[in-house]
Amino acid sequence: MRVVAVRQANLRQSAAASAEIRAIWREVAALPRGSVSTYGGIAARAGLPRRARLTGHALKVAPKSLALPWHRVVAAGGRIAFPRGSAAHREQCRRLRAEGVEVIRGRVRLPKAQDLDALLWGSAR
DNA sequence: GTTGTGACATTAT
DNA sequence: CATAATGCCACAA
Repeated sequence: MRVVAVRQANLRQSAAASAEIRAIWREVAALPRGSVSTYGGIAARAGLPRRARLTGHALKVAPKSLALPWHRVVAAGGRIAFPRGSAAHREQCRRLRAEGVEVIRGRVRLPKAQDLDALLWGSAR
């Protein structure tokens, strides 16, 4: 029985896991230009509630060839997930601003209406 | 198989 | 604003 459990875990690691990862990639790729969403929000929309961390992981392992708009994904409250001053942090700010998103002290303005709307209903206005 | 870490979130101090 | 406690879970050591 332990053996079975372990085997299941191993299986999940290789094949199945990427299905969830792919679901997340899909959601991220669907983010409209100039909008932002959160890790938890993306996970939820991908059908993976409470798996914000997985979103982070998915982005980390995402192949560059996908050219995902990772910069449109921020932490809860609009915070940039990277430490202030880090290269990644600056890069994300830069990209966001280039899309017209206001970034203030490592925090993006999540227009309330748009915020909750986007999180609960997707960007579909 | 256990442990520590992490592009997280939420709630409570 | 900062910390801590929980929850969640993939991954590497």
